[in-house]
Amino acid sequence: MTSPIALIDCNNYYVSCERAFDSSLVGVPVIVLSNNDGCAIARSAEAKALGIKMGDPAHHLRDLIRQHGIKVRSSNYTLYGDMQRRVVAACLAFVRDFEIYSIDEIFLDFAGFEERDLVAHAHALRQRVWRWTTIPTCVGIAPTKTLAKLANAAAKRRPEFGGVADLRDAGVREVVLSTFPTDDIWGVGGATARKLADLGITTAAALRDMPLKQARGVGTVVLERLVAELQGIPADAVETVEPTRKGMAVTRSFGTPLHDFDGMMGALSQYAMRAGEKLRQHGLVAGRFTVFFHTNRHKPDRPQYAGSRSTSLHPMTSDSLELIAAARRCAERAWRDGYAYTKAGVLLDDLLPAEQRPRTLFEGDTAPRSRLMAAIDEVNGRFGKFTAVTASQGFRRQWRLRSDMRSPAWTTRLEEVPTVRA
DNA sequence: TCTGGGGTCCTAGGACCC
DNA sequence: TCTGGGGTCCTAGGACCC
Repeated sequence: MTSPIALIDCNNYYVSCERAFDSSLVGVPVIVLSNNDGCAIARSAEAKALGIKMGDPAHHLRDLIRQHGIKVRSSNYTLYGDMQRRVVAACLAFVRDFEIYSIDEIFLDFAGFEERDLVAHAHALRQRVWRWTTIPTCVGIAPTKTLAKLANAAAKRRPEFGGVADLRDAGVREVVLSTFPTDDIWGVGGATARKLADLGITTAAALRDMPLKQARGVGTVVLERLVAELQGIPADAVETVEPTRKGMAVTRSFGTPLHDFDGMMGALSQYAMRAGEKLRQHGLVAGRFTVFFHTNRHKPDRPQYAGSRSTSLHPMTSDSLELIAAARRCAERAWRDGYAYTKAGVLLDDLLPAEQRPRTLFEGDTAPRSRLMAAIDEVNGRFGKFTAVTASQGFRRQWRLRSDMRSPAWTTRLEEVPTVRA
């Protein structure tokens, strides 16, 4: 008998975070926009009821927003990250171990709690999270992660579950799986769903009953494991130690298109600066660095170009000035004049903990530069992102993001902590 | 007309996730 | 005019080796 796994998932997470500090958003349609205020990435129940879909471009929604008085917020990831810490803290007393799967989902290892009424246990957990954060959640319980995801989706969709669905019972499982569409299953995307549909497989129950060998033929080992998980055979454990990262990226769309190399270098320098900061935060160094930029792919009638170049970093480094130099080398080789660029980014690969990095013969004394980087991080952390900048980042920054409707840093900047008036 | 048989390592690209 | 950002995993195929 395998030990039960639960998935707790925050409902409409970004919207719920915004509502936690702004009661005017409660009970009305609310959407949160992606970076650059580009498209809707979170919707309240009321906004979903108005037909707003995940990823709908904001500029297509203008009429709807006006007509229904939909409240709009730019995304505020600092707030969402900080709220997640509070959700995790609320879970601790209820689990043996856990895995943070995404910004709004946590897998819970319920081993050792089997003797309890796990549904009641899950309700108590939801209650605790609600009291500590005012974030509403749903919980799915099952023998495998895939089934726990599915249970969670069922808990969200079917009011009769009251927020907690337990799929350990074969009867309940059959009812849920036989009506659950394949393309809503965790790990089945559009391409796989189409292949399965061609075989007449359109429900989770039918996919579960597919022979493992056939599943491998259709969708490699990934689909084979997924079918096993649907059968209740765990192929994916709750991972309680955070795996070391393999790569990192800093990419952005521009507020307005860029045409000149200096402007592009300004953006790329900023991204490289930020990439170095992320490496240093995680205590890592990178061995490979890539730059890319491209024109607007949503406008195929306009001249298109996508450029990308990589370079090795030796010695491996987290030094932002080294990364900026690498960005310039790559950008010069990839650059073409005469295009309207709308997005660019830098990618870091071959990451290694800084203490494990290979030493090179001619490395010299890196301590002064480390101190400089630490000082820059300190200044920017304390006084705001663009306090200490390199000259190449520029001062005009016409490429900067739009973020016109961002909520304050309620929980992470002292000046913006909300005040309560009696 | 015939044109080895394995290995390994790396990269690009597809598919998927939130 | 305006369409996000940041990840993971897997496979095929090329380069290279003996």
